[in-house]
Amino acid sequence: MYFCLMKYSLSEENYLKAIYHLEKIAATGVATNAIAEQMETKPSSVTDMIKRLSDKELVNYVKYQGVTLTEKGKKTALTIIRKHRLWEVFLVDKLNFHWDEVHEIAEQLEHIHSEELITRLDKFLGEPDFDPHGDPIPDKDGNIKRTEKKLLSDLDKNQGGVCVGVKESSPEFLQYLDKKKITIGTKIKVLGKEFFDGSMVILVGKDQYFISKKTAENLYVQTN
Amino acid sequence: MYFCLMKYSLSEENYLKAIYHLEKIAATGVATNAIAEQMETKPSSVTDMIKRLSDKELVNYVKYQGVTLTEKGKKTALTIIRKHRLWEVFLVDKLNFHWDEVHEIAEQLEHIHSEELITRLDKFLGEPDFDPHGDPIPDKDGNIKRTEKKLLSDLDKNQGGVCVGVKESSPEFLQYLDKKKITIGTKIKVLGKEFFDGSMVILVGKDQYFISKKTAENLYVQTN
DNA sequence: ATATTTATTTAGATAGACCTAAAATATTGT
DNA sequence: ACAATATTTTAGGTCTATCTAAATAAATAT
Repeated sequence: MYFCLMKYSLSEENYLKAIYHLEKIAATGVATNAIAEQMETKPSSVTDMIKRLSDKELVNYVKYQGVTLTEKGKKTALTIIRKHRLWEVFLVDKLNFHWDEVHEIAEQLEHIHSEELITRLDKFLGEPDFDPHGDPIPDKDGNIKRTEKKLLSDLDKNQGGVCVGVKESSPEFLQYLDKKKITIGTKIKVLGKEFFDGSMVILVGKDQYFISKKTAENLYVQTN
Repeated sequence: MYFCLMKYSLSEENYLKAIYHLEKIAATGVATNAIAEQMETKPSSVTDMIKRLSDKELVNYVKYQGVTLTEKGKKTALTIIRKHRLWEVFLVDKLNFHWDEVHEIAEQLEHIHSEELITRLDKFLGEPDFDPHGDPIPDKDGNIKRTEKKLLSDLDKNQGGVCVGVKESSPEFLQYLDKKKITIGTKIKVLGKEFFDGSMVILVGKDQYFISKKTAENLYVQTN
């Protein structure tokens, strides 16, 4: 398949992105309802759009059986994700935005159509492999660099690692991490782990913190 | 009037921009047909949109009498123009685009909604006063720094000046200027001027060029 | 001054992207 | 197995932003 430089609408691009993300966690085809929830629309609107995406061969669709992205759809989704993450790097590295402020703006910037722009932006930023939340940036062909990482919640007592990403990247969670001086690159050691509720006591620098299971399940660490 | 952070649609913003530019050269209200031509749409579509803009108090509209921007409309147009020109500076200064390549991309980037983004971008770029074509960048309140500049065609024989802008900025014209090594900041001296057709012989560096009236009428120079 | 031309507006359609309400299909619980 | 529940789709409507064709108003030319 050669590169397709067709442009899609803002809405179509957002659906492709949503389906891409949902497909990663759904074993079977992505459910209409799931897309509706993610997109904050009604299931009937989703059905409408899915038909249009199916006509454009971006998704495989069989009534009542959910959707999956075609190769073309996946590639398109990945270029949008690439753009989103590169712009996030720009916003943080160059404009000094904080990591909890960039999502919304990148959400708009990701829809700017210009391959040359992204090529140059990528170079300008030093061809980064990860965005400010530790998420991998697909290359121009949609390849993602896979890394060994696990959830902090999977570490045992006395194990340590380096924070390499966050699973959830809501401003609230990111600001919570800031208060604990945790960011990408921060060394974390598990001092204690409670089996009852999954909570932990961790060491960050010289400080000890109590964190909930939920927090531990949203922090990616790399153990060496 | 306090700052209005209402967001307008892409289409609305483009109409405002078009009307702003047309208003500068039209003595009376801007004609429906003129807008239609500028926007590459049909006059009936323009009438439709004008009504919507009028409802939102962005333009003054009286049937059959053309439109003018209200203060609110002018302010909105100026923030879009500000964004456009700042992004052009970014594309040229930071991403090394050439001045004839940036218009289309800036045309998209100008619609990104985030005041903070523009504030930071402005700072990042060193708070420039002019875009890569020499057009002034309005400040955040819409004030434009007026400069003394005249058309090259208004200079007389033996007068000289510094190129400070282009009136037309089509890729074709810009590329033509490149071939003559003329860009913003280039010193130009009029060696000869033909009254018959307005053509000129000019000195650029050590080279002499013959240029047409049309070219001379699209180059702004500052004489000191 | 009036007929012709040009500009502008209205009326009625269409397409995209959404909605609500109702119908059809799947899933589930007993 | 089948009734109850949940999911998905269809049908029909709205709003924005366009269009074409027809009607109306303004400008112009003789």
